[in-house]
Amino acid sequence: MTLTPDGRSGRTIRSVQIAFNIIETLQERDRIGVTELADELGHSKSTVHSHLQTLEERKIIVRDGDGYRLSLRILDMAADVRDQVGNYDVIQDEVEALAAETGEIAQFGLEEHGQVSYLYKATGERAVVTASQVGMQQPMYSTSLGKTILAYLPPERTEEIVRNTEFEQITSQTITGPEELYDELEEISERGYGIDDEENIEGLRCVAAPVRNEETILGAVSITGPSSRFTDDRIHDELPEYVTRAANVIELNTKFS
Amino acid sequence: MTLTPDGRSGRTIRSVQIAFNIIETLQERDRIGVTELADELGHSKSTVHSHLQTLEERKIIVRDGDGYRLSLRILDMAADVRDQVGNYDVIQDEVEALAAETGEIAQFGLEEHGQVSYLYKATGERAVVTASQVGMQQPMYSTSLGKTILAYLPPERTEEIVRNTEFEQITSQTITGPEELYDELEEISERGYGIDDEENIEGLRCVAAPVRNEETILGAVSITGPSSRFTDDRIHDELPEYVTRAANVIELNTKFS
DNA sequence: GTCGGATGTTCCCCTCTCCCGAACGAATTA
DNA sequence: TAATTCGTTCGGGAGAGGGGAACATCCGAC
Repeated sequence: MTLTPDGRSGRTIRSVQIAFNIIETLQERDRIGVTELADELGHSKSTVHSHLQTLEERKIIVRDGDGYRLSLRILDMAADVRDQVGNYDVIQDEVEALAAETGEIAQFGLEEHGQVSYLYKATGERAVVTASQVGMQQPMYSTSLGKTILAYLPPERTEEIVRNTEFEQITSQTITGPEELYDELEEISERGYGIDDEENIEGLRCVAAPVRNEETILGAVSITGPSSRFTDDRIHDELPEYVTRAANVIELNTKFS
Repeated sequence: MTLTPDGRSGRTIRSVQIAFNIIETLQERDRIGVTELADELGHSKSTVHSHLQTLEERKIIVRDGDGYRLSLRILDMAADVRDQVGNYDVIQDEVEALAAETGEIAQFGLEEHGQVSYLYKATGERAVVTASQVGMQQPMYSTSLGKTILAYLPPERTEEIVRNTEFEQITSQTITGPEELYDELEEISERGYGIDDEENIEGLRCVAAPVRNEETILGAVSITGPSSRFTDDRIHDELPEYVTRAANVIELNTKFS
């Protein structure tokens, strides 16, 4: 199937798909054996077995007790991924500083596959607890990070993403259609920051500022907090200043290769 | 081929191998295109292309400018991996505490594929700089972590690992054969901690203590420092106490499922 | 001790995948 | 506008890989 929105061919390799089905299953539930995996995925034991052998040889998975789990090599890969995306150290420092300053949740995210992926998350003293975590993906249209990034991506890329977006009403405030979204993107690029007013999680508001370089946008920085603390005043005055400053510092300190 | 040391069949899946060759190449050098990858790996462009499409659909990789890189989903996977291995929070706390106390490098490692993999690393105030990093793999026989783990693994597992080990003389002090290694393992299990006396890196000594539960060994904790500070006295007196205490705390706080 | 059930492993065969080569499009440069 | 590059698509033929069944191994139960 390969939902190729533009009708591209999208030829995909079956055995690789199977391999990643196995990996994803192992990600969710550790220490599974051949039989259980075979049942779960609807393949024969022999098939799963040779896949597991391949993955073990590649040191992606490891036997642990009876069953397999993902190996620590994933951590090594993760470290490389972090290094490949902009200047991770600066992002880390600034997001931490932002969280410390405001006491709230501060995050850095960027666009991948038409969604926001979180690269770093810091929690301040008074921060609320949320499910979001590093590596996680969220919709563009319901988050301050996503909308802010959309507002600054090249127009054709923004259109591509919006065109392939299925809008879901997550809260009562969620943007539910392209027109409404484009209006808001307009607003964001005018004032320079984006806002999520309980559009993704009931009771939570966010403010985000873009991190750009000469030609493109790298991602965005945001802070998240309860609506009680993110009042109408603060959300259009004090808070945008915080995130914009953090974004600027990251911009300045990011060296491009 | 699949070097199966015991002569097991080891049937392995070609297309999955290709997929991981691509992933590993992307890990080392980001932002590569189809043609370059095809050349590098010795495959046709069309082959590489369909692999890239598969990996992109699975959100393992992502287009970035012209070329691909690994996606942030790897970070999400990494988070799950950390959670699957014992009690990560406790390990983190204790290793950090150990580094702070001693001012040196403190690490937690465990055995995977007959090697030591680092799960966590903390650097103290005076810590030397080393190349080791989270997720990285090192030989068992040349590290304090590895030897300590070997000393406490089930004998048959230890034998299996040693049997499949090719000893390389890394420094002048490196253990170069099974007999010598088994002698040292004996010593370690008698005194309760392991030592690396410049066997892996010239000028560096380490001390490690095992982290065990009722039936098996989870991994080991170590501290690393220059031989000038890790004197003969300290390395057999003060330093073992530090690591052993940290190991014990982890043992006590690790809940088993 | 022995049986039954569950597991992981191996083998062989047949089909369908997937790798290649070549042609095509698109984009950039001269 | 031609020429070179890149990514993409297509069809075919070889061989890979998925399935099934038999084997091996380990367990607990009786």
